[in-house]
Amino acid sequence: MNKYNPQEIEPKWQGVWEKTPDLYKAVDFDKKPKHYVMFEFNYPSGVGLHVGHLRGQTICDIIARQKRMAGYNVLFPIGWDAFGLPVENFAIKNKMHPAIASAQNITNFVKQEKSLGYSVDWSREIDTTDPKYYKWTQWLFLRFFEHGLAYKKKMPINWCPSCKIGLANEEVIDGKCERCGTESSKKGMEQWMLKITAYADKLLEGLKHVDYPERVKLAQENWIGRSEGTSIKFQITNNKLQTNSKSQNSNDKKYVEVFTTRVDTLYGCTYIVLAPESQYTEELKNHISNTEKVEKYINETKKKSNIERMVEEKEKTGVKLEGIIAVNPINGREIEIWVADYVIADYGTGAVMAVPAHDDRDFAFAKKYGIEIIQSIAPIVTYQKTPPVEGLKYEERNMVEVIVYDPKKDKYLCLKWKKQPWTTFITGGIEEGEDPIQSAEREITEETGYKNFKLKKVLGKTRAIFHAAHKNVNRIANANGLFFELLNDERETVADEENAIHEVVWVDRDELTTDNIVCASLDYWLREIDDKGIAFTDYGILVNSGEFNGLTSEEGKKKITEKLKSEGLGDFVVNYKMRDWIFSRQHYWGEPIPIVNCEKDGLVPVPEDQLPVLLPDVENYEPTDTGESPLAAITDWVNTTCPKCGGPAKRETDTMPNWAGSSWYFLRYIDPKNDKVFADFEKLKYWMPVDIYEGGMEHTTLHLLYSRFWNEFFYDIGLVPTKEPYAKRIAHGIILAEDGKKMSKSLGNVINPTDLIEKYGADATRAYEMFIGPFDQQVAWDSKGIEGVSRFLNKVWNLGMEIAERTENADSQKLLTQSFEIGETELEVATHKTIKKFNEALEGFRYNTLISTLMEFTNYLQTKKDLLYTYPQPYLILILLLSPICPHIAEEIWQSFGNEESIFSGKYSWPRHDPEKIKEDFVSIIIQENGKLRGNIDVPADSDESAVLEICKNSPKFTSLPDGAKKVVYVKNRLINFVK
RNA sequence: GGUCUAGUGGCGGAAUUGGUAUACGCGCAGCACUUAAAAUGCUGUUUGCCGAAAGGCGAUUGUGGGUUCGAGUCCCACCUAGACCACCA
Repeated sequence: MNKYNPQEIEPKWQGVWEKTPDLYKAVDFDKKPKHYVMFEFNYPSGVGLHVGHLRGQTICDIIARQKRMAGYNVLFPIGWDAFGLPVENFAIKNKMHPAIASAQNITNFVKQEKSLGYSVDWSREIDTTDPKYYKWTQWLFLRFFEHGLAYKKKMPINWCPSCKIGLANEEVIDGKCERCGTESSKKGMEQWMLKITAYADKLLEGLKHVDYPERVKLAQENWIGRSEGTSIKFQITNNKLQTNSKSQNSNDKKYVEVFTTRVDTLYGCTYIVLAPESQYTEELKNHISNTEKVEKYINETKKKSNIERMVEEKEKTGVKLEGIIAVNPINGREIEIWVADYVIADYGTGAVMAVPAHDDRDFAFAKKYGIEIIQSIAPIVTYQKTPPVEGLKYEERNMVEVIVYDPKKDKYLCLKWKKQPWTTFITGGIEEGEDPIQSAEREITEETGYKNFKLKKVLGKTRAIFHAAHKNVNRIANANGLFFELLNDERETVADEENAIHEVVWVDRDELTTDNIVCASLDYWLREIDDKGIAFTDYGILVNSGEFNGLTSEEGKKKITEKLKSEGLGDFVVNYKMRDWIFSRQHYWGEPIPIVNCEKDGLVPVPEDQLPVLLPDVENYEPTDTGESPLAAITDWVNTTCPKCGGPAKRETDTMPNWAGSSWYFLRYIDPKNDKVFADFEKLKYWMPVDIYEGGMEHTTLHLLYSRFWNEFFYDIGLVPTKEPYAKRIAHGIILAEDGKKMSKSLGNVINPTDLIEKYGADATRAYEMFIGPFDQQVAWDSKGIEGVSRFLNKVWNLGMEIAERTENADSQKLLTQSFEIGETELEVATHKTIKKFNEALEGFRYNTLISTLMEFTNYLQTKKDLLYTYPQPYLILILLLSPICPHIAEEIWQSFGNEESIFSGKYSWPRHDPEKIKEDFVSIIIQENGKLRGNIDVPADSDESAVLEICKNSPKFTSLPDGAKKVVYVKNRLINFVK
C-alpha cells in the first residue's frame, strides 16, 4: 500500500487541473445559477504570501468548489493590486523600474497561489498596473470629473515628510503615516479630491440592504459619523461702544456660524472657540487688539504635528481675541471669543459654541482660563432608596436644599427627623415671590434658629424624582442646592411645630454619605462644595434657560432651533465626520490623472480616444523635495496641447492613490479583456452583485467604503446594474504568531506558507487554516495543531487505500446511488447525520467545525472498516465532503477507486442528507427534577407527554420521580422536567 | 475617553441557538506493536468527595445579581483582554 505523499500528488494534480481549462472556468450567461465569490486581491509585495492571506482565500476556494459541485456557475477570480508605494520604494532601493519589480513579485505570487491548488479561473487574471486596465481606471475617474465629484482644492493635507506624500485621513494612524510610521504633519497643497461626502447618506442607507457583519456596518456608520444638530449664527461686534459706523448697517454684520448637537445647552454658552486654521480666525485676527499674540499661537499650532496635538489632550491651550465679542442669539448675552486648537478646522464650520457646564473639553478650558460656567441643564436623579411607585401621581415642587457649614466646628448642619429614620439637609419649598436664596435664608432660621450666615456658593439645580412616603405621592423636586457658611452661633427660638418634626444635628464631612443622608442629589452638591465639579454632559431638564425652562433636552433642542430659525439665526443641519477623499499622490507608481491644465480653458479632461495616459519612463522615481511628483520633471511629457483649444497646456503630474484600481476591480473580473468598455453591461447584469466578498477588517473604512462609493455612483449614472457591489461581506480575523504577537520579520516569528506546503502539503495547510478557530476571530498559530490535521489526512488516506484495494474498480457515481442492501441502518444514519452537520456548518460559515465533523466521521468509519469493504458509499461521501477543503488528496483517492473523471468534473453531485434516513424510532430524552439532570431514557420518537410519563413510571430508576410534581415541563424528543 | 467583540479543562476550541457543558484537535499518562526508536493503533484525561472496582454524590463556562421549570447562551452591574475610532462640538 502506498503512503500518503502530498509532495508527490499535489503538484501532479495542479498540473492536470491546469491542463483542463474548463474545470474552473466561469461561463458568461450560463443557464445554471451564478455564484460570484471573491477575495480581496493581493498587493504583490516582495515578501510573498502570508498565512493570513490563506485564511480568506481558502474559504473562498472551499465555497467556489462546493458551489460548483452543487450545480452553480461559479466566478472565482484572482488579480493584482500592484500600483503603490511599497513597490515604488522597493524599486528605488534596488534601482529598477517599478514595473519590473512589480512583474517579478507577481510571478512569485502566482507560483505561491498555484501551489495551494486554488480553483481560480486564471483566464480572468487582472493587474491594475496594466495599461489595458488603468485605461479604464482613468476613464472612470473622468466620469467623476464630469459630474463634479472630482475637484481640485488647496487644503491643508496630512503630509508624510518621509514618503513625501499627501495622506488621506484614513491613512493617518495615531497621527502617523500608515505605511512608514513617520509622524505626519500638515501642508497646504493643491489636491485632487473625490466628493465621497456627497454619498454619505447613500452609503449609510445602502448598509441596510446588504449582509455584512454587524461590526463592519457599525465601523462604517461610525466612520461616516452622521450627526444631526443645529447651526447657529453668533454676531460679532466690536467690544467698545464706539463701533465703526460703516459696519453698522445690517447687511454688513459679521457672523460666526457654529455647529452643535446640543443646542439645548445654548443658555449655558459663555464663549465661542475658533479653530486656529479656520477662515474665521483668518478674517477676525485683523480686527482685534492682540493680533500678534493670536498669529503667534496660530503659527505654533501649525508647527505642532497631529501627534503632539493629541498627546496634549490633557492640557488645553488657546488665546482670547481681545477687542471683539460675540452675541449669543438666544438671549443677547455678550460672550468671549477664543482661538484654541481643540477645535478642528475641517469639521462642521471650524467654530464651536462652548458650554463649560455641559461639555468636558469646554469645562477644562474654562477652568484653566477662568471663564464663567453657567448651568443650563439640570440632571434628572431618581432616588434609588425610595424610587417612584408605579401608578401614583406625580407632584412637582420647587425647593431648596441648604447645606450650612460651620468652620469653627468643621461640621455640617443637618436635621434628624423624629418620625422618620432620616437625616437630611435643611430643605423646604420655595414660596411665591421668593428666589431660592431668600427661601434658603428663611428656611435656615425657621428650622434651626441660626441667624447669621452668608452664602458661599450656589451649587446648582437638579430634578430629583422619588416616592415621598409620608405623603404617599411621587415627588418631582426641582432642587436648588445652596451652600452657606455659619458666621456665629447666635440663634432664635425654633417654633414648637418645627421641633416636633426634627432636631438639629452636626455632622462630620466624611459622614455625608448616601448611607447617612437622605438626599437624591448628594453627589452633585458635594462635588460642587469640594470644587471638584465636572461637566454634566447627559440629557436633563433645561434650567436658567428663560422661556425654555422645564423642557427636556430633546424638546429643548427642537424648540430652540425652531426659534433661532424663525429669526434667521440658525437651522437644523446634518454633519458628517467623514471628509472628502484626497485623491492625488505626488508619486510615480500610480495611474496618471487624465487631466490637462490649459491657461485658457482650465482643467480639461483627456479625450477618451487618447486614453490611457501612459506613465512615461523617467530617470528617477524619487519624489521631489517640493512635493511634486517625479513626472513634473519630464517637461516633454508635461507640456502638451489643450484638447479643447489646441493651445499650450500642461499635464496633471499627480497620480492616483493605491485605492483607485481596487475601487472597481470586481467589475473588471466580469469582463477582463474588453477593450471597448470597462465591462459589458449585460455581463455585469448576469454576474453582479458579488455574492460573497472576503477580506480583512482593516479595509472596512478604506477600500470597502471607497469601492461601495464608486459602485453607487456608477449605478446612479447608469454604468452598473446594482446599487451595492457586494451582497455579503465576510471578514477573517488575523493570525498571530505562536507567541501571541503579531507576525513580523523583526520578531522572527513569521510562519511561511511555502515551508508549510513543503512539510505538510497544501491540503494539510488549507485544512489547518480552517481548523485553527472561528474564521472571523483572531487566533494564534499552533505548529502542533497542523500536525494533528496532517495525521487526520493520513488516516483518511490509509482507510481509503485499504478499501480501494478490496473494492472492484467501479464508477463511484453508480456506487453512490446504490442503497445499503443489508439494512446497515446505523452506518447509513451516521452518514446522513454527518452530511447534515457538515452542510449546516458550511452554510453557517463555521469552517473550524467542518473539519471536526469529518474527523469524527473518519474515527467512526474506522470502527466499521469491515462493512466498508462491501459498502464503500460512506467513505466516498467522506471524500466528497473533504474535497473542497483538501482537493488534492480527494482527487487522488477518488481516482484510486477507478474513477476516470475528476471529482471536480461536475459529474459527481454534492451530498445532501435524506431526512427520512436520519429519522430514528427511539430517541433519548433527558429526565430532570427542578431543572437538574437525573438521567435519560429511550422513548419512541415523537411520544407525547402522557406516554413519556408512563414510561418514566415504569422505569425502576425514575418510578417515584413524578410524585409530588407541581408542574411537568415536556419538550418533545428532548426532555421532561418535574418541578417540585 | 468612546464604540464594538470576547472571556468555557494544561492549551486551541465545540455546544442543534434557552434544553445531557467540556465534541474535535493538541498536550499528557498508560497499554499494544518493535531488539529499540519513530510511526501507528487502543485506553484514560474538567474538578472535589465516597468507593478496591463497577459506580455514586456534589461543584463548575471571568465576578456578582436578575429573568426562567431550566442559562455557557437572554437582561443589569463590575473585572479582564483584544479590535477599531479618538478633542468630530
